[in-house]
Amino acid sequence: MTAVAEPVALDSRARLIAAARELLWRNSYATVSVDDLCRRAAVNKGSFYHHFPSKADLATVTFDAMWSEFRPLFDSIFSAQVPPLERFASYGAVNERFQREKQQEYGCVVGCPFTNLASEVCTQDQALRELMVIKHTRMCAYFTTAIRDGQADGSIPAGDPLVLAQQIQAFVTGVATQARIVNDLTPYVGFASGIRRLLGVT
Amino acid sequence: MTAVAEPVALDSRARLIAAARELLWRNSYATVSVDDLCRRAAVNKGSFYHHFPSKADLATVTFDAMWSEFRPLFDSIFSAQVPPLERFASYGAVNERFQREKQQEYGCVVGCPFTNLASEVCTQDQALRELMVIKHTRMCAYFTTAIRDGQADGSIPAGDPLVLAQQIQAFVTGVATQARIVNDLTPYVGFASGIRRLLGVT
DNA sequence: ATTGATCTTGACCGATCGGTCAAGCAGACT
DNA sequence: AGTCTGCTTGACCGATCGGTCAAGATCAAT
Repeated sequence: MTAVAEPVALDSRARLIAAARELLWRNSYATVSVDDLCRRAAVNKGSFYHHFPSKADLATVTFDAMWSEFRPLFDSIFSAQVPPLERFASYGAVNERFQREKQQEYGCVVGCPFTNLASEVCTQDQALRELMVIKHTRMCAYFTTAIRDGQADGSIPAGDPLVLAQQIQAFVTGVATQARIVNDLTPYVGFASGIRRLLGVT
Repeated sequence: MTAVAEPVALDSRARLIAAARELLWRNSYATVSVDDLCRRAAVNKGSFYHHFPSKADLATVTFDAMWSEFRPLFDSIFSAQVPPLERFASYGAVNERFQREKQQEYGCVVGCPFTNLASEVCTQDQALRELMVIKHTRMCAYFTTAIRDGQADGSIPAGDPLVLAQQIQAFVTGVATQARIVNDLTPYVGFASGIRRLLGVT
C-alpha cells in the first residue's frame, strides 16, 4: 500500500467545495459567508483556512472543479464527430436540462453560475474575474470551431465565426440570467430557436 | 410665494440617489455600504435613514428614478412614427453609446444596471427582485410592439412576437453583461447584427 | 516510544455591517 | 414669543464579517 491518502482531510476539503458549489449557486458570492460554508460543510473555521487561504480562493477552486467536471461533456457535445448544427442543438438541450435539474434540486433557477459570479465580482476581485474571463473564452472556442466546421460543410452561412460565437455566448448567458431573475424557465422557450437564428439557419 | 420647497432636504436626498446611482453602477449592491453612500453624498447616517427606511429602499427609489429618466428616450425610440426596424437600430445605437459614455465617465464598463442588480439580489430581496422583473417586462413591451408592427408591414418575418422580444432582451442584456465582465466593449461589435439576426432580417 | 507533518478545534480579533436614537437646529406658522 | 415640523448630527447598537492563532488530535514513519 503506497497511496492511501489522508481520507479525513480530503473529506473536509471536498465537503467545503461541495458546500461552496451549492451555496454559491443559490445565493450570491457576497451573501454567502465563510461561516455559512463551514456550517454547511460541518467544518470548523480553522480547518477552512487550513485548506484555503481565503474565501475567494475557495470560490476559485470550486469553479475550477466545476469546469473540469463539465469539460468532458462539452468535449463530447462539440466533438468533430458530430455534425456542427447537432452540436449546438445538443448543447442547447443540455443547458435546458441542467437548469431544470438544478431547479428541482434547489427549488430555484440558478442561471449560469460562471456568469453570476463573474458579474458580481468583476469589479472587485481581479483574480476571480480573470478566471471567469478564461471560462468565457474557452466556451467561445467550442462555438467558434463548430461554426467554422459548419461553414465548411455548408450547414452554417458565412459570417465571422468569432463574432458569431460571442453572439451565441451572450445569448446563452443572457437567457440563463433572465431565467434566474424571474425564477422561471419560460425564457428557455425561445432558446434553441434563438441560437439557430443567430447562426442564420432555417 | 407658496411653493419654495425645502432646498436642503431635497438636496441631501437627491445627493444620496445620485451617489447610489454611481456607486451601484460601478460596484455591486453588497459591496456598497450605507457608509459609502453617505460619504459620497456628504450626508450623515441619521439623515440617510430619515429619507430612506433601508438601503434596499434607496436602491428601489434610485432604479425607479433611472427608469423614469430613460422612459422618454425609449418612448421616442419606439415611437409608432418610426419604422420598426429603425426602432431596433436606434435602440442598439443608444445602448452602445450609453456603454461608451459610462466607460469614459467611470473608467469601467457598467453593463446593464438593472440586470446587474437583479441577478445579484433576486435570491434575497423579494421586493427589489419584483421591481427588476417589472423593468424587464416593460422593456419587452417595447420590443413586442415593434415586432408586431414590423410583421404587419412585412419588414419583420413571422414568429411569436413575445418569444422574439424575450430573445432580444436576453441577447441585449447578455452582451451588456459580457462587456462588463471583460471590462471591454468588444462584445458590442456583433450587437446590431445580432439583433437583426434574431429578428430574421437580412 | 517518539517525532513531525497534517489536520481539527473553538476561542478570538479588529473592522465593518445595516440600522437606531436622543439631542439639536433652522425656518414657517400662530 | 413660542411652538411645531422637517432635517441634521454623530455617537451608539448588536450582529456579523473575513481572517488568525495557539493548542490539541491523528497517524505514518522511525
